[in-house]
Amino acid sequence: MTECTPPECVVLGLIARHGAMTPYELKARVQESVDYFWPIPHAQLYRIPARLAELGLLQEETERTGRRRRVFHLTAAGRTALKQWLADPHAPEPETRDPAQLKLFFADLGDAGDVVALAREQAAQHRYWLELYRSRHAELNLSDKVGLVSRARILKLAILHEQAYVDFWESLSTDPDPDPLDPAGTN
Amino acid sequence: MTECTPPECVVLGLIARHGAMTPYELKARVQESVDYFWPIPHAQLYRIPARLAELGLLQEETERTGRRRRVFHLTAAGRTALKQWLADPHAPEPETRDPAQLKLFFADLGDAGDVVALAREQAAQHRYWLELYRSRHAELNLSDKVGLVSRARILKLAILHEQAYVDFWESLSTDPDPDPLDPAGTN
DNA sequence: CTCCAATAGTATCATTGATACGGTATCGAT
DNA sequence: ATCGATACCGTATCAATGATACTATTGGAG
Repeated sequence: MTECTPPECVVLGLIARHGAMTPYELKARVQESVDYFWPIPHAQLYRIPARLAELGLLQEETERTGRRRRVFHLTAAGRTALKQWLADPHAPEPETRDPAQLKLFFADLGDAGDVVALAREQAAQHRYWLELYRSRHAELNLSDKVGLVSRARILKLAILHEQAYVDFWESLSTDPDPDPLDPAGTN
Repeated sequence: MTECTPPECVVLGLIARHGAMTPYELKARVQESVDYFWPIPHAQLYRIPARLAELGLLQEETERTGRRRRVFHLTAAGRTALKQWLADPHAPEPETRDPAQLKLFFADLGDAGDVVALAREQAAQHRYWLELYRSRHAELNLSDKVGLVSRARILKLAILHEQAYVDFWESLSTDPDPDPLDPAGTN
């Protein structure tokens, strides 16, 4: 039995945490939780549960009332698959894809002012996200018992990351040409 | 004329920087440069230049000697497309996909020791990458004139990021249960 | 001259991402 | 009661992608 892919685990995990759900509800749960560090397009949230049901990790049941939506339950096999995934401390490396970094990397092929404009824009963007994550963190409170600790931890990392971005782009926008070999700020 | 996608721009950019290339050479260039912040599977490096040639941004020429490989040249249109991309300070937001963060997020559904094991493993991994990027930065020297500054800048950001990861996972592995609402380290 | 490793490229196929489209419930206003 | 607006809910489609397996060429080493 081959391991689940990350998005599959998201589905399993959310259903394990919040109980049986329709794909539509999944969509909402994803948006309010993992979306910003693991986006999943909504069409996938219909395909993935179907596949997991084939594998016996979820069980599909059709509502009898009104709209007859498809509700997916976690099975015993699903729970053990999830636990197994969680118990394995190994994880593939993170992949970051940042178009701005690409532009920076090729900046020498463009015009002189491009870097500063890019840096300013990026600094502003990342300041915005930094504030967003900070305020989300501040809004956490003990009443959302489910996943409070998880949320807090993940936000902390997001904040550290955004801080790094802000530092980087701000310093680039104020001083675009330091000695490239100077290791300042790299230790 | 619709804008190029990021991987297309990578191809344009590398050819602009290093001159005409075969897909195979592209593969090597990608590996030594953008690979760690914008991986491109090698099969793509055969498909993308072909598409760019259709669009008139590259021009294909077949070697006359030996293996008759397909060499791709930058056209004038290609250069302006590249410049145009670089001149636009706007860039889509970065996407980070980190399976370890996912495991952390769902950690409450697993066993108690899982988090620490995960954190230790991740801390080790990221310490490794941090050192890798630091040493690559240290190895930069003025003789590789092409793209020196770009390389240095990108490495600086990578180092900041890895530093953030290391801080995060190390603190989690030594103190897995701080007050989740305590904003320490988040300002 | 032949065999190996490195080089170079192609083929295949399920999975994605993006987006457009099609139905259904709900509720207030007429 | 019914009309229409608005949210709710799901499917369909299609090209692009990722992963991997496979084929072919070449240049030495022995």
